[in-house]
Amino acid sequence: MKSNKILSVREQIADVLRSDIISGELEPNTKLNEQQLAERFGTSRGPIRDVLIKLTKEGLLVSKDNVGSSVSSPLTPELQKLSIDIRRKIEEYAVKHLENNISDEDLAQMDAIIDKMQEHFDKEEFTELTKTDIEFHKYFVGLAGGEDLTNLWYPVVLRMRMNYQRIRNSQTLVDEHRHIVDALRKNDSKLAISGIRKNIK
Amino acid sequence: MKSNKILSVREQIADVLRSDIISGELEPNTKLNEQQLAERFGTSRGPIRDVLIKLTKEGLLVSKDNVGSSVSSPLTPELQKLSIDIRRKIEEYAVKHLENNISDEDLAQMDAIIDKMQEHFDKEEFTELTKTDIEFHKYFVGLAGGEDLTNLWYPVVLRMRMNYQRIRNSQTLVDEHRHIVDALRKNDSKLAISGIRKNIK
DNA sequence: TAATTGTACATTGTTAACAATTAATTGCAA
DNA sequence: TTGCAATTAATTGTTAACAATGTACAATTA
Repeated sequence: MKSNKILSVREQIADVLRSDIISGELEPNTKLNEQQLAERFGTSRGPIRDVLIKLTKEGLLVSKDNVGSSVSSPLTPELQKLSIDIRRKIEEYAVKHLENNISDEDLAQMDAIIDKMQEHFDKEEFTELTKTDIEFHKYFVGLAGGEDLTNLWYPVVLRMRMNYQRIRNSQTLVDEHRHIVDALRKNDSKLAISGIRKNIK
Repeated sequence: MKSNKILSVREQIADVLRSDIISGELEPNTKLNEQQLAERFGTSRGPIRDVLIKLTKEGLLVSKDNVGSSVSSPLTPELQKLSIDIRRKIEEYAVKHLENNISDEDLAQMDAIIDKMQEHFDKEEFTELTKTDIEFHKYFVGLAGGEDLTNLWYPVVLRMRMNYQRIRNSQTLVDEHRHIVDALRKNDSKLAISGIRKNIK
């Protein structure tokens, strides 16, 4: 059963802005004007401010008191490397945790997400592909560790993703995800971990 | 020179609430009422909402749309363990990064922070001790990796700290920090890392 | 009685006006 | 022209009223 989750106005606005930033449409250091955003989304400044605070805490924006928010710069290569390590640690934890502890329904969900990835890849919708990629990982991270683990994980991956303006333009990306789900399906966490390692870089 | 940084109203409110949560004064699942908080801090609900969003992103609160925010529950032992790993990874990165790259002034700052810890310990002000402990680590993490690294690190340590209602009631805690600074002063990052490992658990 | 609907209340979400702060511009003097 | 000060404009911060939503409890029905 497809769960069409209802999203609050604020979460929808956040999604759009995250998308704009990760896709590179909003370049680093771009200043975000609250009034303009309010007009763009047809709300007042209140909800916009809420979203800006959220995205700042997620690392996508930098805020200065009485000055405003602007798009973060890419991480230094060193911090990027550290982020990859942390992300791997979290996702390897998740995969281990799911061994012998995952339902057919969840596996089907993940298959569906990968199908969506394939579709975006075929249509060369690379921003959507990136978002669906994140959606996939978010799914099994949440499955393994709930909201707590997701909260640890999310800022790390979002910030990393800013450095991938150019998505790896390859069918391999989709296939890697199939391998991970296959490993989970076989309850082979070692294989799944090796899949995660290959995928996260 | 002691830098008495000016804090915005919102950041001061956030500090107080973080303190209340980490000290256990606000117990897990306690519901926070925006109106009541506004009256307590003598502001309107606007700035309060900003703070609640921040603390939610830091993992100290859980928020539900149209319902409100409440204090998070402690991490499961498994997630606590993972958090310790991540925190160590980050701080070890920081210490390595500071080798041969730290000023006398910074070392003096850290000495001063540890003196403050000692003072709080002597006076049995354990909540303040915890905060100063965090301040110490935040200082050299920020030194090594700036705002970006601090943003990665902060939610991890805050969430961990919720599990330490009872602070380790020992002079050892203070001494461990002296050892870390000594190692940094000697530019011996291996020794510093071993100090970090001992201290973070 | 148990479940369900309806109503009143409390709380969060949103808005628009106003205050405070920062950034930009202008005018003046050297 | 350049440097600086004062003024103006633009932007963020705060507030209080109002709207929308969720919660608790009473009334109703099976």
